[in-house]
Amino acid sequence: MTDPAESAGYQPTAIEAKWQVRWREQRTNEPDLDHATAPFYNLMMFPYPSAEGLHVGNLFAFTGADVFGRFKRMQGHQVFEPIGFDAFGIHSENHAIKTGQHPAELIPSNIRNFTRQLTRVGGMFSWEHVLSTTDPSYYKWTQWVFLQLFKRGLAYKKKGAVNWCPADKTVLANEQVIAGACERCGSMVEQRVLEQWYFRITDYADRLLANLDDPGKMDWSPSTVLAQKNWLGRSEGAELTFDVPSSEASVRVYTTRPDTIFGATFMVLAPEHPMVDMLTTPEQREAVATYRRAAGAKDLVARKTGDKAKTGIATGGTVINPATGTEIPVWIADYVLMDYGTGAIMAVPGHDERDFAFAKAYGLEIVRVVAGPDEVASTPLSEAYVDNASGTLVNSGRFDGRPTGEAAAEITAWLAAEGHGTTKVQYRLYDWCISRQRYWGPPIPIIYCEACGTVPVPEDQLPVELPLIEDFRPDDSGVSPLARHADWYFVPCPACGAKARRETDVSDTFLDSAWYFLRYPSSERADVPFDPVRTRTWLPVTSYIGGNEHAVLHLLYSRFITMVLHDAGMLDFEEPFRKFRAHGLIVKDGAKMSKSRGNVVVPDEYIEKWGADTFRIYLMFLGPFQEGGDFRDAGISGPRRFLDKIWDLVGDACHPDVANAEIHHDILIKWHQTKQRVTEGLEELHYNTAIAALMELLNVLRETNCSSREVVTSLVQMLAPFAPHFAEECWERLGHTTTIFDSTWPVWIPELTVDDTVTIGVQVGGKTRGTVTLSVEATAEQAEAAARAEESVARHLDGRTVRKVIWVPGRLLNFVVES
RNA sequence: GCCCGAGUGGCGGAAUGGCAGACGCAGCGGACUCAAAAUCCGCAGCCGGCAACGGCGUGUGGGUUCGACUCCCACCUUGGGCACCA
Repeated sequence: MTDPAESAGYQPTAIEAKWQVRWREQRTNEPDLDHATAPFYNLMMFPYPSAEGLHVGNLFAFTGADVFGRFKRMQGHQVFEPIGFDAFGIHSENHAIKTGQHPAELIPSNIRNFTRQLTRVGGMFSWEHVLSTTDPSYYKWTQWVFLQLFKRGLAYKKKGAVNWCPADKTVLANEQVIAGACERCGSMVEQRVLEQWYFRITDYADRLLANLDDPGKMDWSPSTVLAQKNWLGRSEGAELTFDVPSSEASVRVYTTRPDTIFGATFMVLAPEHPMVDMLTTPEQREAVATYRRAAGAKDLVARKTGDKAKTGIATGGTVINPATGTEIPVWIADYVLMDYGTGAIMAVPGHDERDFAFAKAYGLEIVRVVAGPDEVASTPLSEAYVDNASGTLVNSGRFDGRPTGEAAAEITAWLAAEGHGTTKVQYRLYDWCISRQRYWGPPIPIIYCEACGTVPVPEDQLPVELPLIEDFRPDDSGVSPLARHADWYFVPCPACGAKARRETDVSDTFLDSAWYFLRYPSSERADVPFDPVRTRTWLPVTSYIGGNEHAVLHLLYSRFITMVLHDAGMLDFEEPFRKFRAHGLIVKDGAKMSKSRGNVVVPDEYIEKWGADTFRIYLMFLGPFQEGGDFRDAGISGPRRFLDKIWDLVGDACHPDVANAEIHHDILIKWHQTKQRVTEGLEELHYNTAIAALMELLNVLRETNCSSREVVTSLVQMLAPFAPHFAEECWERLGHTTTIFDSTWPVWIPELTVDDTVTIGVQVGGKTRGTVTLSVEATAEQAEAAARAEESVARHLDGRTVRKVIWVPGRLLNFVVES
């Protein structure tokens, strides 16, 4: 160490600042989007720019994705790694209301802070393509997306019961209601009836489901696939028809258990069901009306929460069970939901828990039609027998004795032949309500005209700009604050020119984020939402890494919007994300970080103290990336010591006399093993073990006083994805003048990953009693001889009969002895 | 209630049928130092033993296997998701 600058040791602050400037000046992170031969679109979920700044959880996610992008670049891809800000929505608006600031002022200042932080951690971001969803040049195209759906009949307005948050004073999607409370503020949600815009995502349910199992289109984390499948909620059953006596009318029900129809002893309709009036007898009219009013007042969530006492009332009417031909009473009850199936059920109290509870409460007939393994037709039912896999039918006419599974198909076929039913596939998925009666979002581009009706804003008049108003607070009216601004609200009808009014709802934030990945590569273009050529080059997204909290919202909506644009002929793919990997969650003291818990860790001070590179390694070394971990700052000195030691080693490698010494055979083997382990670990996002492998190599080099320039150079390269500034500096010290990220990823020679001798364990009766070192080519006989010669082994074999010898080459030798 | 995931030293974790505890943190002993920090060398699962060595050991109980952290069954704990979906 003769250079005084080197003897000062590793100085992260200066080095990181130096490289951040150089990357920007030399446009190191800006791939040529028009001339890519091996494009790699490395996407991560863009953040919502909160006032608090990025927390450790964000940084964990971004660093993990960035490591992958840098790795892929060194493997020879042109990597496009864009970043942006998901800045519309209730979150920002509520914060603005609370602090008395206008979101239009708050958001730019938050974005500046986020930009500073994201730069500081050394993300390989293409800042020339940064976007914010609140920018009119972006939401112009969000509105355009709405119009594409509108044109195709996939956007419609419907009056209906919706989730209303009394604190946020807005409608929430079902997905935003968690256990009856508002996802944002925790207030209990109420039911309100409003006109809302919906997207027909249910039309796409079968495709959204089918593609999940198509490996040609999607390679996703299994947990995310499963979450989407559960959310789509496909079930197969039958739609059966029950005639109304002395009438042409009939009621349709959906059931997954047509095999139990002989036990359908009554029917239940949702209180809102359109046939309730027709089936209600005069004597019951008043009681039914009272019940319906009460159900209407109840909030949606209370109605949809299980384990509540069942309430209901008889309509006085009857329908005919098509299997038994008998008249059964019709009830209404709020445990039956209008928006699933047909809004009516055949109640089989013997074999459905809810129907059983209802029948017990109101004294209705319970009939057993399925007998379990040790049961007969007359075995009393103390609770519903719901198992549909191991019973046979009883009290079911000519189907008696049939197993339930087969009977379901047989009965459906029989009823179908009689004109009383069909098989039916049903989804749990709802249409997507995109209306928000709020201010901070893109106005829905629709105009209402007395003469022309609902008129879409012509595309050449987009964007419908969100006016800068001061009184953006929502009120109780259920109408957006925008309606209070006459000069914005009233416009000439685009079709006839008459005085018309604007739609005042803004769209859901999830619409902003459902297409942003299409915008990035063409974000500088004002004339198109996405350039067709660049889209063909860069999309679908090569790798998407993000949190599983978006498994069913953002990721499903993005897939839906992409499919719609594909069907419109604008995209040649229907799945936007070829590969998706869910990362884990960073928790603090065993709990998710949140402001209310007061356990949010702000990364800035750690980066200040230890440097961004040390912090990145620390986060990636914490545990498996896809599982997350508990944030404890106790261990952060380890990664820093690791870098300090490599810094010194690079110094040694710069001296020609030691650097070019021959590489000892053991080190050669370790080196190639490390290259393999690190490469394969990075590919699978096993960052913690990849770092451990680098540490092992470092330890070996230090123990053997080896500072081979070749080995040290590759060590620095393999470290580069984790510690980009540090690696650049070392790369420069090693005499290179271009960025390390344009260097070629080290390769290993498979033959050199195996040593010619190997140490194997020797067991006697399954217990390890010693080890022997052998040639890799040693035969079982040679191994056995060597093992028997080992004193510690011989001692345990003494006086015992060896029944068998298990030989696992390269691993172990086991003497099986008489017990 | 249903569906996923996870339980391994003082701590984070490694090993997915073959020498359990790699790597790191914290700890202990030593060197350097007036001293401390930093750094370097060494020790380190638990129990017994001066030691050689022996026994035990991956949430609990069973099972499969020559061999189980790993596979199977049951249970416990815990994290997450979905929940009157017919």
